[in-house]
Amino acid sequence: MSALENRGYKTTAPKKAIVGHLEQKHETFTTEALSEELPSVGRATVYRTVKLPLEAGLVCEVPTTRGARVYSLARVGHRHHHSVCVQCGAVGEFRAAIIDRPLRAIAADIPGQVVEHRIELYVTCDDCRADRG
Amino acid sequence: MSALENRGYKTTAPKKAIVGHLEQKHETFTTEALSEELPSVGRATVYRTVKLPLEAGLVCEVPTTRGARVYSLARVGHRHHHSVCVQCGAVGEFRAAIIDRPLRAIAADIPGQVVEHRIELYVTCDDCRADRG
DNA sequence: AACATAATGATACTTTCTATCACTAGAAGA
DNA sequence: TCTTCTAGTGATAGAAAGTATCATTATGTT
Repeated sequence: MSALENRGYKTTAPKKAIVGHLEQKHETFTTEALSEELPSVGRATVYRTVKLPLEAGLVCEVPTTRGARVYSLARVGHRHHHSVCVQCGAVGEFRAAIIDRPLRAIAADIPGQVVEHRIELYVTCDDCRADRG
Repeated sequence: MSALENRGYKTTAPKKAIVGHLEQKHETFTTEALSEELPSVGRATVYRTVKLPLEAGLVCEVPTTRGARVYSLARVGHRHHHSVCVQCGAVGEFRAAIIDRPLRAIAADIPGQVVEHRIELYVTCDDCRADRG
């Protein structure tokens, strides 16, 4: 909340509820989920209010290929990526510290300032390979 | 079109129109734009049909933060990844050959057989940085 | 040529998000 | 503390993007 004060916004009960709730978050979230978790706050207000920490840089929006917008807290730490089975959709996690260095080299080469990255590995998982024989 | 033949699809006029039009494309595009550029083909058919080259790997979907889905041609021998501005959604392309070796090391470590990978870089593009001052 | 079936396209619907607007409630000054 | 100005709220209607339905049409095979 403190990061949003002195930005010209009024400190209201809905804003306190939303920002306070955000601070408990450890994963990505959608606005719809946020709204369901905060029944005391109107949907429209939730949709409006998540944009304040977004503009303040406390929260970032995760690009996706479908469905609702996904946000995540901007604080860095415990970075992991996902593998997705192209047949059954099973999701796994992995860490990829060794690509950090080559990634920095790439980041230096492209225009703009890289703020985040994501690696997705599409796999045929062991179960699905077994099913195929 | 030839890449889509022998996949069990019937060769129809709408499919020829859509795929033929795609082959002229040099940049990213949205389904809606495609539909407007092909008034002779119904909207529903365009939305359905773009998924065929997507599944065939001729076209890939670009993760974005807002608006309509964005596709781009996946030109053969031209593997590329995308950078997306987290503020304005502008999409850029980059190549990342140097990442292939560390990625193979990661692939060897995780269960399942890796069939594909994707790297997304989230950036603040130069325009948006300029806007902020 | 006829047939079985995949494909089409009009339309209705779903989902996700935004605009509107009457009303409420911060916060600054009297 | 009271008043006043205005930003904020939330119900609701609407927009935007995509999907499902289904009667009709076209393809490719027999």
